[in-house]
Amino acid sequence: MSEQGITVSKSEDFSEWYSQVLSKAGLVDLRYNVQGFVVHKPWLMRIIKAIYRFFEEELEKTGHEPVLFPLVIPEENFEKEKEHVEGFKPEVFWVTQAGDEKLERRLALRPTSETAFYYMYSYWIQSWRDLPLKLYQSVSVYRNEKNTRPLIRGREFLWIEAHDAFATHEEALNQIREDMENSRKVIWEKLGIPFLFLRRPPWDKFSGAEDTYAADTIMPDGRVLQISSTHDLGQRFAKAFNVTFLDKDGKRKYVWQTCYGPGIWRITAALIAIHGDDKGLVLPMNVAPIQVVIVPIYYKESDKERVLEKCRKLEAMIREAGYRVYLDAREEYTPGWKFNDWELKGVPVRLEVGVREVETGTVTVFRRDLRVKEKVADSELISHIRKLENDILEELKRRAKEFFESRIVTATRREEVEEALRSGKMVKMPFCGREECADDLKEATDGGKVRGTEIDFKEGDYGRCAWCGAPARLIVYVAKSY
RNA sequence: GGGGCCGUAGUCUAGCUUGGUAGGAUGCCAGCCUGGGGCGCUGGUGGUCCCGGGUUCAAAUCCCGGCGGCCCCACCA
Repeated sequence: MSEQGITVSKSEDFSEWYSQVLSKAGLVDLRYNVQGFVVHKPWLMRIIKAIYRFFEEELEKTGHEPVLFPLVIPEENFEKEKEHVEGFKPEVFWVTQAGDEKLERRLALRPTSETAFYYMYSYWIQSWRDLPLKLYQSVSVYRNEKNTRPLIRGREFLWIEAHDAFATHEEALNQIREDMENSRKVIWEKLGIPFLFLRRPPWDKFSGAEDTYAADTIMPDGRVLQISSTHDLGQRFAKAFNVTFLDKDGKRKYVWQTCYGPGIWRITAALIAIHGDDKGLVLPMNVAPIQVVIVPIYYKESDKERVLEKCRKLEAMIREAGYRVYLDAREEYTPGWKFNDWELKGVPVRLEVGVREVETGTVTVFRRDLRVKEKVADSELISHIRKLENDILEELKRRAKEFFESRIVTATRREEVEEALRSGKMVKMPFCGREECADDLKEATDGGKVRGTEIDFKEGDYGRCAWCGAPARLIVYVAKSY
């Protein structure tokens, strides 16, 4: 039998739970016949658009402007930065033919757009007066991934990429702080997704970057997910693309660049995974496509009109107050069916209105996050909803933070590291800093990866490496990842 | 790239071993009945059994090839 609801528990079988929520809550349709390419349904797109809007607002507040660059990048651009090509080449899709004609030079579908942006930056940047240049685009990118998972690893996925150019390295480094703050404001404050902002080890940098910083969150199965990244590109691309300016001192200089990429797909995946429960999605008000749903309940035809009349009044009042409200007056479904369905879809607030409510001048208000009902007087409904807007987000943040913190443990010995990784934890530990040690750890623990150090971390003497016992120079976080 | 599993109405699936009229549930449509936690009844609708070839009187079923999907390993800024 094809169940309409979620049939597994999130804590027991996260992978299956996640697949079921995506399909059953009407977020995606995975029947499209190309692996790794996902059909995004309206419920998902509305959530994604809300998340995009938050990031775009923050970016524009800090001086970024929107642009749209071409999807295709000629091979000659792509080849200019050696390390960049080597890193991305294995997963680039190429356009090689148009109609029956073979193209003289093949075109890459952007896997990321440095080589499109910076080609133009060499034209646009001439003077110190042109700096800083801060542009972003909200687009999909293309990578031929082998193991795909909807919203987590795709061959086509949605993100924002902000490409900034500065006169000095110092300004570029400040930009990385600003990017981190941007992530904090949106990912944590608005969406309630906790994360660590880490500086990646040298062997795990973006291809072509001097340094990579990234936000890692922890999924319910304990694996970490990189949800945004910021790269200090130094002057490497500036040199490859000849992006120079005449400074105040009359000297021609290369610009310093950064690139910030909040992974909208993955942030959405984290939102679904972290806040969801065994009944389905749980959405904060600020991204919910429908914030308040009204379900009318009547037994007799004679009660129908007075119940519906009250529902319509409430609907108008709530809409007037600025909320996205939907009166579910469909007659082909029972109230019980609707309760389950809207919970599956994660609508934060449900109002139940029947004869009882009509006669007492009240509304039964159901909170999706706590799954509790309470009676509220009609006259206090709007202020109650306003309060819930904040309360629900705070509750989601509280739970998410509690989970996140419970998943990070410290270790100083090899056995502790092994045990922690086995039980799905992220490990904070002293580390020697050697790539060979990280490789050995990864192999021995079936995938435990050194994710990096905290951004303000200073190297020093931290005793012995928890893995190999050599003198430790760093404190790092280690976890299995997606 | 290596290994494994699997393709039957929108969905989940029976049938395949042992070749012989494709069956059920759910969904969808119509009508009734209902409604405070996924109601019930009646009727109807919906199939290139992934594609191509082979064997056979006869193929969803057996054989070969292809395509597609899923899982594990490797890879993964």
